[in-house]
Amino acid sequence: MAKPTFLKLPKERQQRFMDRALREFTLHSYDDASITSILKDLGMAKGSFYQYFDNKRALFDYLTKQVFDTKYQYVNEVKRENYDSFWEYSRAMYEYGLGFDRDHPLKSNFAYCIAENMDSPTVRETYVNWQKQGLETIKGLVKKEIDAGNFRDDIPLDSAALFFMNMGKQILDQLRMTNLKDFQERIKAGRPLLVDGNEDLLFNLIDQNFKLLSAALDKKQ
Amino acid sequence: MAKPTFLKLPKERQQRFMDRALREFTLHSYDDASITSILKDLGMAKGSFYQYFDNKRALFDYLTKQVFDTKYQYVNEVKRENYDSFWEYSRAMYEYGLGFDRDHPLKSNFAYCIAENMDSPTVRETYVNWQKQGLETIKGLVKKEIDAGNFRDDIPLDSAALFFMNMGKQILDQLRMTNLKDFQERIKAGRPLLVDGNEDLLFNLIDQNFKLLSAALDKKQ
DNA sequence: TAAAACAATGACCACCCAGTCATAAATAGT
DNA sequence: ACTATTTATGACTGGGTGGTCATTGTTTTA
Repeated sequence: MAKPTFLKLPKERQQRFMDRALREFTLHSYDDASITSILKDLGMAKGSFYQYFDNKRALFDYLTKQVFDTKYQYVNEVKRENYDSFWEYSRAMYEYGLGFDRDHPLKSNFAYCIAENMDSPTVRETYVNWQKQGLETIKGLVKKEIDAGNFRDDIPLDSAALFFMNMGKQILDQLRMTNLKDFQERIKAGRPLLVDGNEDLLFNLIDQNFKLLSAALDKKQ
Repeated sequence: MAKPTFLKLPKERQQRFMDRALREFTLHSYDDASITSILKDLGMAKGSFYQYFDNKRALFDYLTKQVFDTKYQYVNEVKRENYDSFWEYSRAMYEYGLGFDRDHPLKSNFAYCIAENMDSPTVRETYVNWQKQGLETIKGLVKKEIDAGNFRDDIPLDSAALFFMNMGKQILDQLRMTNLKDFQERIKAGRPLLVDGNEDLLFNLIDQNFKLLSAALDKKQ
């Protein structure tokens, strides 16, 4: 999706461009994001961009892939076998997600914005595909719990997986609704959304949500 | 939000404009929606629009309010006291929601699109406010069930209400993922999203989701 | 029928955009 | 040192945008 010219660039120049581009698509919808504005800010020529990417869409897709790949690296470090219950395992995944947010705030903000209402019909399909892929992964996890006898075996798998997946968004919603302004300021400033020394609040919410979902999914003793 | 000039217009002319405008904001993000394009299609002069509305944003806000008000009328017909359980009551609300979709497909599509990822940061706050209002309503409903002894009294109210509210979106997700193309075509054609003679599938999904949520919320006997 | 109120018009402004391309600069290869 | 390849440039195209305003048509009122 990125042309070789871009990939051969000095890492620092790549990074500089990526960071600014991530911010553009974080602060604006796809349609309203402006290549011109990115280039103006960086003092780059219009032509340079089109040596790096075929077009606006190629850039967006490249950014999206980079972001999800990076996030995946974090979450993928968490192994089910190291945890007694599904819920402890999930909690650990959230902790690692926090690590992603801490280490890559720009990517984290980007992911949040395209996941949470901010993308446009033009790129909708791209996001839906990432979502589908994520859902399949989660369905696999839930299925394993059922097979292991930890979850009820009469739950509708799709619905259960979706409830779990959406819980992530939902927790962000809850944080946002209690503290909207702060949230938007963080995005504007390019600071981590979640890591701010008050992670207790977040994990309280996580536990509350887990409590509900585990009541729905766990096999009764 | 609409100027008197617009409100005094013959109903038919109003309707014609509203319909085309709804479609514009349904098919494009706020930023990419084009007033010019609406006017060109309707053969209206640029100046006329600005006799009707102060600006683009005023139009969007007016449309949004019209849509939610209309939907509210439908859902509001359903009274809790006419149903034995919360879940039967909720099911009826979905049925009336279907009526809204049938009678006002353009408004229904608009509501779907701004609720489901399609709006832009520019109008984010508007939508968040509608969401907040909806959540408060649902919190009230859940609270009543707790007080009446139908729901567990140890559930986290906010999380429970959000799970319930998001379930609506989630069901649409499930329909979309199983049948993406069809869904988009319906929006393009301005046809109802849900009412198509196959409502069985929808109500199966509703029941599946209810099954999970009721396991989480209902007081154990 | 004359006047006053209201409604419709479209040329025009200033601005922004994605994308092109011929040229110039820089680097690598010999 | 000279060439060949790669990278950077920015004026330019063709198109779009939201919004303005002086003017013309059309109703209502008296």
